[in-house]
Amino acid sequence: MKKLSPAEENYLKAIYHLLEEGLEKVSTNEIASLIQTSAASVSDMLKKLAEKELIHYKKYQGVSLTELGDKTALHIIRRNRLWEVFLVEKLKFSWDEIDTIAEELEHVNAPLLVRRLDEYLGFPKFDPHGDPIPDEFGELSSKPRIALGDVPAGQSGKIVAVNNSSAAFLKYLDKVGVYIGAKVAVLDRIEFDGSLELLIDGQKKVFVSKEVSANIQVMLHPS
Amino acid sequence: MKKLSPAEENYLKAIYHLLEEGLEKVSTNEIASLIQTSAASVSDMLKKLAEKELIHYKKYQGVSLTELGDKTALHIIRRNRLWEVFLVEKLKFSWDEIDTIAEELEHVNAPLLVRRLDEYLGFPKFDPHGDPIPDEFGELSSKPRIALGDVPAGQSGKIVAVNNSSAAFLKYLDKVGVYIGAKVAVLDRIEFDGSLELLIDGQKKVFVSKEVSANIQVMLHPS
DNA sequence: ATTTAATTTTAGCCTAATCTAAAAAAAGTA
DNA sequence: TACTTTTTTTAGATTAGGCTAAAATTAAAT
Repeated sequence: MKKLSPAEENYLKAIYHLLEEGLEKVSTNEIASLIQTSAASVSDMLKKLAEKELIHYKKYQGVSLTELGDKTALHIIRRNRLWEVFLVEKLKFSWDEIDTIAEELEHVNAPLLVRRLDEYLGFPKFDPHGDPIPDEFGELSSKPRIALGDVPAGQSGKIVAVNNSSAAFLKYLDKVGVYIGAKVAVLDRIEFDGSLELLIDGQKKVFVSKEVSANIQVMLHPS
Repeated sequence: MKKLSPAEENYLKAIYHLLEEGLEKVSTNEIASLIQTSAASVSDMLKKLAEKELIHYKKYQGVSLTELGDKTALHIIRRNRLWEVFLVEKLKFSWDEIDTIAEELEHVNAPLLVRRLDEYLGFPKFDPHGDPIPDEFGELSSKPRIALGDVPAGQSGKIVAVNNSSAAFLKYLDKVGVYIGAKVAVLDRIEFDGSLELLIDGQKKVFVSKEVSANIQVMLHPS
């Protein structure tokens, strides 16, 4: 398999992330809006990716990843997340500064580099956002998770990931004291607007909107 | 100043390295042969670099770097050499494996990343080949050096750099026991072919050809 | 000083990745 | 069902970087 261009890698990654949302197929427009480009450009690229057998593609019918495409996307994501760990653990970046840098580093495709980096970081299983890091073979160590918005009042858990990693969202979380690894208890659910009253680390009480709570992933504590 | 493409950065770096050899101006063909491309491509690119005021260029007259071009080249070289230090010091690569990887990493242009990396590595002044690392402002801490081939018999010094970093050359040096930092004494110069008899670290005697000795830089010990 | 050789530039073409505008297909609606 | 709207694809350009072949310029050598 010939080495992919950064552009091709970005498309694959985008398709992978959209498929993660649960759907069977991804549309041209969804991809275009995720990577901020025109639908025409996406159409062109889909033809090339299909040519290389990275995606299943029939005109007008949306796309999904082939085995090869899936494996390839996971390798790209692996590189991205390992660099994110490096940036936070070693270079002391905060988790709202790393995304754009990691997006550049992820395209440096040198298998030995990735293996050595993984080893140097102590084979981390999750990145600073709490997302799992695929191993060399593209395997994810998945643990049961639930959106904070779906946690019943009275339950508590640990924050393990955020779905939305826009700088604005991450800054907001930082402000209200929510971070990966924090213990969180759902004190109350406000029926009126679906917002939640939370207790962070057993100390700080905050309110978060329904929208925010839907974008935070937790592992429930055995209750 | 708009961000440069990897291709533009490679041209600048090539021009910088060729100018290092002492000449006033660099020719199109020299650049073409260094970066393994056609003279026509070089001509095209020179026009673009001149447009951006990175080089002084008059048709058929060769090129040199402007102030801006020089500063820019030094930033690229800084990134390259910092990553080389990272690869050797932290990821335990050997110095004959790092060139191609560092050439990819050097194009990731994020000023904060470079500063943090520099700090993390302890503000190294030389890379694993012994070449100096420019600081944030493009300043080189230069020390007096001399080619091993120009060291008189009887003198000794420390190996601080190699000019030629082809894998073959580096492998050869490894084999004969020559490495950056090694103490080297010139025992004898063979008039017949200009080869040298060396004593490495006061223990190992080896012969090296004139060609090899011309490509090894040493700092003389005060004699 | 001319002619020959080497170097450098231009001209014209190619591929990758993007765009806008227009055409084609699918989906939604009266 | 037929019409309208949305989505997707195609057509035709553009830009960056590269190529080969031919023309222009400089350098070398009778």
